[in-house]
This record gives sequence, C-alpha cells and structure tokens, in this order.
Amino acid sequence: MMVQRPRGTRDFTPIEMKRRLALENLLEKCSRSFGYSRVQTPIFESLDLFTAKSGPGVVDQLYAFKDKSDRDLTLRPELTAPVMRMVADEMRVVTKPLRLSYFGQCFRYEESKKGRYREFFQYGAESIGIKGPLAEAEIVALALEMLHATGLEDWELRIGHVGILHEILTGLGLSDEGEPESEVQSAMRLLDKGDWQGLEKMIPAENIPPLQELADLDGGSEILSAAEKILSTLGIEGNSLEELREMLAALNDLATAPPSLKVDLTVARGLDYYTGMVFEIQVDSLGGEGQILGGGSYRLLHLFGLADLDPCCGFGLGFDRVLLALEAQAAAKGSEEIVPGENSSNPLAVIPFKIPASEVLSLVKSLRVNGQEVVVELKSRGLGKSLSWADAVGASHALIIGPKDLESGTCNVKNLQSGQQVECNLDAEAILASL
RNA sequence: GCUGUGAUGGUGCAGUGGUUAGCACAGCAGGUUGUGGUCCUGCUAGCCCGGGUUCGAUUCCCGGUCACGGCCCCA
Repeated sequence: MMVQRPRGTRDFTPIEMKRRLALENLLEKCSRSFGYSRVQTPIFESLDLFTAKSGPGVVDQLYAFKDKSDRDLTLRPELTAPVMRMVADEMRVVTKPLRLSYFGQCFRYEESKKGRYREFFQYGAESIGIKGPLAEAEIVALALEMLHATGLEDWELRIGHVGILHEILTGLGLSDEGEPESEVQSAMRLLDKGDWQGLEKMIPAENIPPLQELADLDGGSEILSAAEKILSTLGIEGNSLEELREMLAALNDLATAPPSLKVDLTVARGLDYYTGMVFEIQVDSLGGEGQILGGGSYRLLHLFGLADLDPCCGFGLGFDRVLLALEAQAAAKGSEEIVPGENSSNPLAVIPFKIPASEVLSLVKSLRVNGQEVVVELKSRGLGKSLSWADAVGASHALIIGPKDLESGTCNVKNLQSGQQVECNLDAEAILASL
C-alpha cells in the first residue's frame, strides 16, 4: 500500500456502514421517543473550549493546530462541551428544558487499540435546564432503552452519586477548595481506585473502615439502607442519598431493567464536573476497553455564563464499542445479524437480458417512484451470472426482461430465496404486486 | 507513557539466505447465446517501509510504521 490510513482511523465499507447506520437510526429512534432532538456542532472548535472544561493538560491528547490566521483550534475530543457552547451561543431563549441528542466523530491523540481509536464515534444525550431525581432517571432510562434496543444482552449498569461522596468527605473535614485539585477531589479519585493507603493520609484512620464498608456494598437499590446506617456512624447527614433513592425508584418505573444493576457509591467517573448521580455501563467481555457508556449530572454551563441552568444531566455512548460488543455477541451466538434491522433493505434487481439496458429505464424509474428500491444490471453477462450478481447485491427478487418479454409485454419476477418465479405484465404496478 | 506478540495478493493461510514464493476464498473472463449460489479452465493480484550483515535478504539484525494484547490513562 503506498499511502496508509493514519493510525487509529478506520474505513467503513458498505457492509459496515449499513450496520452503523442501522445502529445510529435505532439510537435516534430511542432519543425521539424520549423527546430528544438531534443537534450537530463543528468537527473543530477553539482550543479554549476544551482547556476551559478540562484544564490545560488535555492539549497533549488533542489534535490541536493553528489555522492560517494563527487561531488555536482543535479537533473535538468529545461532544458535551461543544453542545454546551452551542446552547450558550444559540439557544438561550429556547424553552427549557432542552432535550438534545448528538452523534459524530471525536478525536483523541492516544495509543490506539481495539475499542480505542484516534477517531471514534460518540452518540449522546443531554437534558439542560432541569435537575433532580426525575431528570436523572430520564437520562438513565434513555440509556437503558437504547441498549435494550440494540439487542445487547450481557452488560451492567453501575450507579453512584458524587453528591454523597462529597457530603461524606466535606463532613470528614476535607476542603472543597484548591488548585488544581481540591482535597475532596483527590479523595474521590483515591476512593474510585480503591487506594486506601492514599486515603489514610487524608482522613482520620477510624473513618477508613466505614468508608471501606461503603465501598464494599454490592447490590441493587437495597443497599441504600445499609449506606444510610454507615453514613450515620460517620455522623454525616445529607440529602443526596434520598435523592438517589428517588432516582432509582423513578428509573424502575421508567425503564426496562438492565441485565445487571449495581449501586456503587464509589463510582466517581474521574471527572471534576460531576455533581450528582453518575453512571456507567460496562461490558466485561470487551476486556480492558469495556465501558460503553457513561454520564451523570454535571456543571458546565456556568463556564458560559449560564450558571442558573446547572446542573445538566447527560451521557455519552461509545458507538464503536457498542458495535464491538454486538459483533462479539453475534459471533458467539452464530447469528448473522449484528445490529437489528441492518439488512432491512431489499432491492429489486432488474436484469435486462440480451436487450439494451436502455429499454428498461423508464420502468425502473416508475418502480422507484412507487417506493421500490431498484438496482439495475448494467453489465451484459449470462443470465446465470446475472442472477448471482443479484444475490450478491442483496436483492430479494430479480426481474428478468428479455427479448421475448419485450415482445409480449411480460416479464419474470424471481424470488431469489425460494427460486420461485412468476410471470407478470411489464408494468410497475403488476411487478410490485408480485413481489 | 511502559510492555509483549505479529506483519506474505482484496481476505485467510503456507513457505524459503539463491532460478517461475505456493494454497484456499473473493474478483474478472470463458466453458453454457433465457435461469444463480455446483463444477471446470484461464486471468488479475503479494513478501509493510528504511538501513545493516551477505556474492545474494521476503527470510537474519536494527530502526520506523501499522495491527493485536497487558498495565497506566481515559474529559
């Protein structure tokens, strides 16, 4: 190969694109059913947008560049910040709450491997201008319905609440202030990793066991009562636990249950801007890159002067990883179909046999006008080869028109699966009726 | 960022320090001038890139590139 595709990028052939479009359509359908509307933002943005959100350190992982007027730009590494910018730029006066969905490629300069690409695709949803347990439940419910719709079977939803952690850690005397990272943030990071030795340096030793007990809680919403007891032994009183309880109850009503649900109060998502409920969806069989979705309640709009709309709630779905999981699942089950409905398109293959293809063009047009997908055999080959071609392009039926047919005003419609063939009149209506 | 494995037609695999580098599938053409997914024949097409060792390297060595895996990280 003379010119190679850049590292971490992929080409998508027609077969793959059919699959990807089917998945995108399926996700979009879920979004619409929840009242979310699609938006789109630029592939590149001002570098400032992402340094403001994630700090100057992110530049190392960006495809950042200067344009010919010396502006600092970057390919977008994610889509939440651009959507928030768009809300601030364009949608200040639009009725709230906003329910937005998006899909597109993002770029990160890092080591690529399976499930981790330098150009990758993210689907996501954000609700803006509404907060509280019901808004959070809606977002999680949308994520769950999406995954159910894909037909993926083996995955786990993990839900936590940064607010609870925050209440505990400030209650234990840790500071909420500080650059670049407050004590609370450092502690959350350690807690998320399970680094107890690190935590002992920040927190009185007698408080470590209850925290461990909290981290070890394993189960569904029933663990909330146990968590409540632990919090009271720590002398912490807060509203967050009750909010999480309400959120889980609402979720139970609003969405089909996930294959596995774990309430895990130490999920911190490693992000500084999350404020409330956080959640992740994990597919263990994917290995190291098994997180296929993540989100929660976060504060970002204050960066754009819209603090009154914070916190928002949303999630990003790793489009490529969901596909990998579906591919692995289909392979394990020996199933042909990877994304539901990916092969729903069944064109009619029109075969002009021993006649010029120009003889059938107006018929082809009228078939298409009537909503039929049509592919025309433009190569003159033997009838047998043409039928093979028709099969190869995914046609369900072949329409054979030869010299005798032109004379008699008939044609033959062959079902390529059954091999059955019927003769009918050479007009669009009769042909469509015989399919 | 660290580390392991690998790279041969479009795909999947053989193989070799030395003459034409094989096989299967796919593609194209024909065997069959109105019925396919069977069979037969032919054709197209390849040793990732750069350097080194050597009379000679696709093969051995080094570097790069890319892919896959394990840590780190993951807005």
